[in-house]
Amino acid sequence: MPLNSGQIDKRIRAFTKICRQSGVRATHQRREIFREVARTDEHPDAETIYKRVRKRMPTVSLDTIYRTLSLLEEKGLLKRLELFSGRTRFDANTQPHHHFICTQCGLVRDFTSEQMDALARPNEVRSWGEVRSVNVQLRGICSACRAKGRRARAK
Amino acid sequence: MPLNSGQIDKRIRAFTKICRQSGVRATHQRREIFREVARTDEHPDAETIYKRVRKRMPTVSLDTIYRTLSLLEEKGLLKRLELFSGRTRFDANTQPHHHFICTQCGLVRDFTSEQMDALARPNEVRSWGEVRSVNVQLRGICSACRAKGRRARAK
DNA sequence: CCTGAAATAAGAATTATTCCTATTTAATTA
DNA sequence: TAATTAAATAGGAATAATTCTTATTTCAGG
Ligand SMILES: [Mn+2]
Ligand SMILES: [Mn+2]
Ligand SMILES: [Zn+2]
Ligand SMILES: [Zn+2]
Repeated sequence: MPLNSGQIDKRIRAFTKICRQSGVRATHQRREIFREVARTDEHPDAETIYKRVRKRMPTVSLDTIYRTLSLLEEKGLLKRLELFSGRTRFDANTQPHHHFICTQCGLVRDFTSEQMDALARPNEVRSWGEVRSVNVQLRGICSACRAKGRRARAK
Repeated sequence: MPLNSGQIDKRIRAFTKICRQSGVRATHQRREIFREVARTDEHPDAETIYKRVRKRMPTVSLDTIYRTLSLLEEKGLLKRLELFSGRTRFDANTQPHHHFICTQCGLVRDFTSEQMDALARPNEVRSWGEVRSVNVQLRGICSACRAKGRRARAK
């Protein structure tokens, strides 16, 4: 499910614009880190981004990865997902959307649903506070993992 | 929103039964740790449970807390929630339900919704794998935090 | 080309969680 | 009840993800 390059370009332009507007420097490191998240829909974690960016910038530090990801989140250019214990994952899709999550291999896929976006929130919820976002997580087992499981059992 | 003691008792009975059935020892530690999660709906983290259990069992170790929580999860007596980075939280409500989450203070509240449980999953999702659970997260700001924010701004 | 503020690299520190192992405990049996 | 023994625990060490500290580098403006 590769992103089309139009979408990637759009994200990169948003990055450039936001940097200029908010007066933060669009450094080489920041550009490469953002590009690496923006070019994929696989919701990578910090370590994965680090490894990929290092291919083209061998001296980049892991700390810069984390600092930059936090900055980008703060500027609204990406979202942080806490789906599993241990590793935070990052999402350059800032449109409201939902996730299918494979609990076996960690696959995360985006989908949208008007029905889910339009969910009526129960009255009790209204009394607890103000809802800012609705996120639906469908957890299960992806096709690849299911096939792998079948093969293992067949032995 | 305190739990009624009937519900707590029901959970404790489930614990006792599961331990006997699956041949794990119902130790003093396990009973106290489970009771501490079962008696509240605030979705505590391991550290919080540790502090509370220690009041009555001062020698309990943090490792036992973690080991026991994992065991209880494995036996289906509680669920693990990864809502924020850093700390895992635990939920003795094993019925399907959804959550309102305050992103400021970490408040988590349960609610149920037939509409949400009945959500149709898009076709594309069906092709990705098999969905085992549906979880809706409503993120926002709770009333207490909003009031606190207003007071701070008023100064 | 300077200058100063912002950003980075590298490694230390912190935090949550898991691992190791000597000791204790609970269930079973005599 | 006492002895047996596998399971469980306590306490401290280890690990993994993330954040902090600080000396050095970079970049924008003058
Ligand atoms: Mn996404
Ligand atoms: Mn819950
Ligand atoms: Zn999978
Ligand atoms: Zn709050």
